[in-house]
Amino acid sequence: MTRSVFGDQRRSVELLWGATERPRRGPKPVLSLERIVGAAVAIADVHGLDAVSMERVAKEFGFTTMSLYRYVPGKAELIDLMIDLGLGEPPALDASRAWRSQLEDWARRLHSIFNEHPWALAATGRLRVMGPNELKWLEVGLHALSGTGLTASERRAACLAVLGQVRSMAQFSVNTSRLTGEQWERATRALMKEHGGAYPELSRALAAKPSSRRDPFRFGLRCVLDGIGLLVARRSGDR
Amino acid sequence: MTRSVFGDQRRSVELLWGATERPRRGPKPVLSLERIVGAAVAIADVHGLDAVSMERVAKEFGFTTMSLYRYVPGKAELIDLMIDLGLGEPPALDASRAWRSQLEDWARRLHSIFNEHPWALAATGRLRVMGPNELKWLEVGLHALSGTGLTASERRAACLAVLGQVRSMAQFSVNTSRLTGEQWERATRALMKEHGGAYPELSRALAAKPSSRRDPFRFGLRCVLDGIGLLVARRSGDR
DNA sequence: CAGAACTGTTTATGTCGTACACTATTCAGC
DNA sequence: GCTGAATAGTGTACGACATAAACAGTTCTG
Repeated sequence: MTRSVFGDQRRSVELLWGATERPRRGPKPVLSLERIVGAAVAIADVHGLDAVSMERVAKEFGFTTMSLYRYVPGKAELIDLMIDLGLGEPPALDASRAWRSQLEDWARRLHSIFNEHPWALAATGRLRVMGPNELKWLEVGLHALSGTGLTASERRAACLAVLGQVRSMAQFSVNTSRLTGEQWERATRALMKEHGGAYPELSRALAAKPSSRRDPFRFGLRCVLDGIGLLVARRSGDR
Repeated sequence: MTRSVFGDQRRSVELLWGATERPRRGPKPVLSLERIVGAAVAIADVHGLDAVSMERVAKEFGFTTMSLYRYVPGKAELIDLMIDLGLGEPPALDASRAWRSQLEDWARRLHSIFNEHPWALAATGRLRVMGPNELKWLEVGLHALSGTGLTASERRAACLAVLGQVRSMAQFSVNTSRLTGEQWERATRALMKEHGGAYPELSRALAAKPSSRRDPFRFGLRCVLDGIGLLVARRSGDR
């Protein structure tokens, strides 16, 4: 029976957060959790998340499929670990700068991580146990807002809003940058040519090329930051 | 061999956009594309996208798995159709109101659709052929911005920014509202209790309950709209 | 040194998507 | 009406995949 996509929460917590003490008896393990997760990430980076099968990862080491189950309880947990490894340790933001440039920096870096690991977007779309790196990213983002007069609840919402924008724009950028993006664009253009009459606004919007591919990202991010800025300004005016 | 997750683009286009002329010979089909897609949507709504297997959908009608392949070329195309059916026809926005309340309305309705069909978030995360309804949603959203002085390119970026925020907040709201959300919260709280010291900002943010579950949505949306508002104001000042 | 604990392998099971061949049905054209 | 082509639904088969269970070889503890 295939286990739930959510995996076993406890196992994930143990693997992500627990101290994995080495057993004393038995043969020394040849593989390691780190190597396995690393190989899985490498496969996903190049061939997509669907290409990550237990068999494929195991073969990367010349091992059998089942050998992986000595290190990982199941595939769901492997993916949880991939996410945390893929995110990596967040950078320390320059605390001397204003909250806005800090958050901009944070967003930009996160955006490029989602571009390096396109599978991470889909993988993080589930409810799951978050790992140390993932939480550290949130911590750093929240910290950038600590100087503002926003309440803790507002800071959280603001951080989530920025994160959402980053995710959404990364999705867009991943889709359009992939090889398949060309075919897609061709198909969409053909569609517009045939049915464009019913979608006048959309036709105009698609016809207008953005000045650069990064434009939608900058635009969306700027909107969110502007919006947060308004609230910050109001809060400091309140005093 | 399993076909690519992207499916056959041409077939999707045909099914979503083409005129499906009835063949003249052969037995009359008992099922129909609409009934099949409808059943698939119903299953996904209740049991999630993973529960939608060809077998399960077919059994809904007491038919065999393979019978579906007389109507749909494959599962990927079925999901493309599910998306367009799930989205449904977009509402006409009240053109007498300002762009902002129109977009707010648009976002709210889209948000509730993603809540009714939680699977749609994951399903729309791929590059795919968009259907008539999906394009109509974009058309309506863009139309709300047509009165502003924004360029076509800006309107597109603005619409995408709002859409991104809606998707992101829907993801959040779907995750926290599901039954599993409780377990998750418990696990996260336990995690914070143990490792919270390393995440001071995060601890504060999680401790602060938002006044309502809808708050993060309203907040993020307001930020984006405020940001767009600034640009709109600047554009009208330019004249 | 005996056996407990552990690693990696072998084998097997169930689910899933879908290719292919077969049967039964319906209509177009003679 | 009769015949054959086009079509709907079925039965069977295959390969990919996750994973359970039993097994064999290895290493350390008592």
